[in-house]
Amino acid sequence: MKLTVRGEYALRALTNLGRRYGPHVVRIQEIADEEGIPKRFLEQILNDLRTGGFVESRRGVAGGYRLAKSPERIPLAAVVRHIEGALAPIGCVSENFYEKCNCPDEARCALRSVMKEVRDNVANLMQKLTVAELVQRSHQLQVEPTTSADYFI
Amino acid sequence: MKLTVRGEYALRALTNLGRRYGPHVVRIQEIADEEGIPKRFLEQILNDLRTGGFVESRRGVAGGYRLAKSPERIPLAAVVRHIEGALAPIGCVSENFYEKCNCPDEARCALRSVMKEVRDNVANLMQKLTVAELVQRSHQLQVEPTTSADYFI
DNA sequence: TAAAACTTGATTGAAATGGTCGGGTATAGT
DNA sequence: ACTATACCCGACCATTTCAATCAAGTTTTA
Repeated sequence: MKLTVRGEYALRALTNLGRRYGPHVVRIQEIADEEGIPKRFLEQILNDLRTGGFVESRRGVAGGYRLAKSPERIPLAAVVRHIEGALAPIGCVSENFYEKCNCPDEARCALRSVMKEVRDNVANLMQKLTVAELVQRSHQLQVEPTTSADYFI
Repeated sequence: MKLTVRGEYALRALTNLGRRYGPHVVRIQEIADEEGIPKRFLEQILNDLRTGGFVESRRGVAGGYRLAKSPERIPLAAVVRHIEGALAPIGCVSENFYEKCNCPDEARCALRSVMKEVRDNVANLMQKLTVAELVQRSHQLQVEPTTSADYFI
């Protein structure tokens, strides 16, 4: 049920770009330094995010990356799907990456039925959560790093 | 975000044993045949489920496996945790398999904050879903294999 | 035209995944 | 007691995935 490091880096990079959202462009090296991501690896990931339409790039000496859309129009579900593949816990309940499973009859597979519920839950939540939300929390946490649970008088 | 085949097999095997829940014991071979799981592999998995306290075994010529608890006392969350590890999408938000993540300051990590929400969501849902639910749906689907969405007059 | 920065594809080492194999141990039935 | 059956245990293996690096482009600005 885990995200790969690749997916994590992708989300961190998007958050970084989201915080600086605007017409200008940010160098890979800069993002890599700030987020502690190996530059060569991040290069790969940002390129992948570009083919996915999440970011756009500018080449050459003043080049770099920026978000291709406004942060609130980038749901985490879409990003994870593009970088990692299915959100669904098993292939046979995936909407976007369906693959046949081992059971003899899918329509009567109890596991499928239950896992579909898990999938829908995760997909709905991650569809609502956007890069904008990441940016907002990032700003919020900078001033107020305590969690509500730790917060009392 | 995917379950491994191992985890899927574990849940299928538990469903099978759940359907036959009782004092008697079921042979590995029988489960393997019914669920289409390689016997040697299933052997390994059931053994693992045993050390996790989900099933118990009887050795010898009349040996086999049965559930160690009643189906409604086996939440899928516990099974997946034992077989696969963390439910959390990233290690730093896992309650049971915590591991430090790459960000400089966890308390101010926006990704962590968001992923905790995803984790809690999945964990809560899979805690409520039990083997009993799998068994019930399994019976239900045997008579009525259409989904509610396909069902109309 | 040189330097900076993205682009593309290949490569690599380590770990995880999905099994398999061989022999061990317990137990029911004869 | 013996034997067949079925679980127990640990090692092994082939393939794929992961995380990361490298080399050699191409584009653009100064």
